[in-house]
Amino acid sequence: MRLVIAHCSVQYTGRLSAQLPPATRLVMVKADGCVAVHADGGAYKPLNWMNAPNRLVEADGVWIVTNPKGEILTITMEEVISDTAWEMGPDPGLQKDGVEAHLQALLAAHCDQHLGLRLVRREYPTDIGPVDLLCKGPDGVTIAVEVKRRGDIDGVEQLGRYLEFLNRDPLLRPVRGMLVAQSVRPQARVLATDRGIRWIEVDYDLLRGAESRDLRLF
Amino acid sequence: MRLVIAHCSVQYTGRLSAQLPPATRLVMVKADGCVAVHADGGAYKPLNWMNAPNRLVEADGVWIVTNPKGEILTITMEEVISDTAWEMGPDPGLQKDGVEAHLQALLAAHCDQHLGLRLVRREYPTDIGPVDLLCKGPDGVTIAVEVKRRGDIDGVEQLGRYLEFLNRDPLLRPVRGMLVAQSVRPQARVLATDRGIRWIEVDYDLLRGAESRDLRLF
DNA sequence: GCATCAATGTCGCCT
DNA sequence: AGGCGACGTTGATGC
Repeated sequence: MRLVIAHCSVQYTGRLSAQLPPATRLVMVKADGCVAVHADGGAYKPLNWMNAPNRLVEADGVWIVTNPKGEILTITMEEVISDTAWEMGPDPGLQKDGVEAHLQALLAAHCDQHLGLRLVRREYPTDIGPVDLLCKGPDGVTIAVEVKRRGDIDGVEQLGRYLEFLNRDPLLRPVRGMLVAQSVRPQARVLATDRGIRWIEVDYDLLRGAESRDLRLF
Repeated sequence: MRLVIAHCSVQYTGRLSAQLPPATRLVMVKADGCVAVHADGGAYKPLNWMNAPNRLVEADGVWIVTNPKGEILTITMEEVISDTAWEMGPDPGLQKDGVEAHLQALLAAHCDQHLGLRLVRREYPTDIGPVDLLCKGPDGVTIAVEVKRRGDIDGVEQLGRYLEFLNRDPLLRPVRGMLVAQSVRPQARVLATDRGIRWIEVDYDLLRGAESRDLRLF
């Protein structure tokens, strides 16, 4: 990884045009060739960047980075304050825990408890993709459950499409929908209600709590 | 801006849990206090981070970064290879040109010229969000225009939802749809046509050209 | 401060 | 390689 501290100006032309007036910044070049220009503030997003794969040409204090898509990043180095490079080797990578898949797993395991439903199948396949949970309600009616961390309009549409296909199956019909999320946005509530889809908010920590309590019983 | 090259391991607990095994990485601390841990590859996104506002406590080779939301980032420094700091001052910031807002503004200003429509209102509100442009066609029919940089299936769906709601208003009905974008993807074309939604591609440079020509007249 | 929406989104999975 | 969906999305804007 190469780190350059420099007074520089930057120009990007590609999917849009953007430019940076001269100022002191950090230019980071990673081993895969990607280039990022960071200011001394503003979260982790760089001001300008060019991802790999690309080609960096350096001449007369001007860096020109181009990629196969025809995007161009030009960095004009007015004064280089520091220029260092470090060998890091490959990174073992990030381990994550607590994403949507976990939410779905917890809900599947405690469907009756949290949703008042009986689980028929997880990832029930349809022609346009798998439904997160297929359940039966107390009245025996089939219910397709879509699990999201955040319930958004997209999720309602997605569930709507599943329902459309599921309801073509005479063995399942009628199928109703339920959107389950840690929070359901107001607009998604409106659309869901409009489409006859129920929505519920669940608390991930509560689910996890219930899970560990259950585990302790064994 | 402080740059630390170190062999370190990282743990994050907050909206999810994530951990990084020991390896050599860059730890970046910006003037606003935000912390980012970068590997030597993988675009511009850091492996782990903690945005401002936060509090960084450094003791015995362990950095503990906490924020008001209760998230915790722990960096265990096994070996510090380099630790430097640079004064950069404030950044003048990025100037962008060619984002959706510009496109919408240009189209709104020259609706008749580029779309053959008369503008009724920008950002016309519905229960599920605002329509970019509400216009009237030469025949007096109301037309909802959705503006995108790229016309994708999502945009067609979005416009479809607006139309569904707009067409419930007896004062507006019938409302037709038009998708305007710099480029409309093949799948979006098919879906739009299927839904009776017109689509048009516009050239941003041409729009801007027309704009500056108009300006020169005054 | 919350809700909403765009983004040079990025990233990972799957076909 | 392209489509699709999640993301600790981030960032900006309007209310």
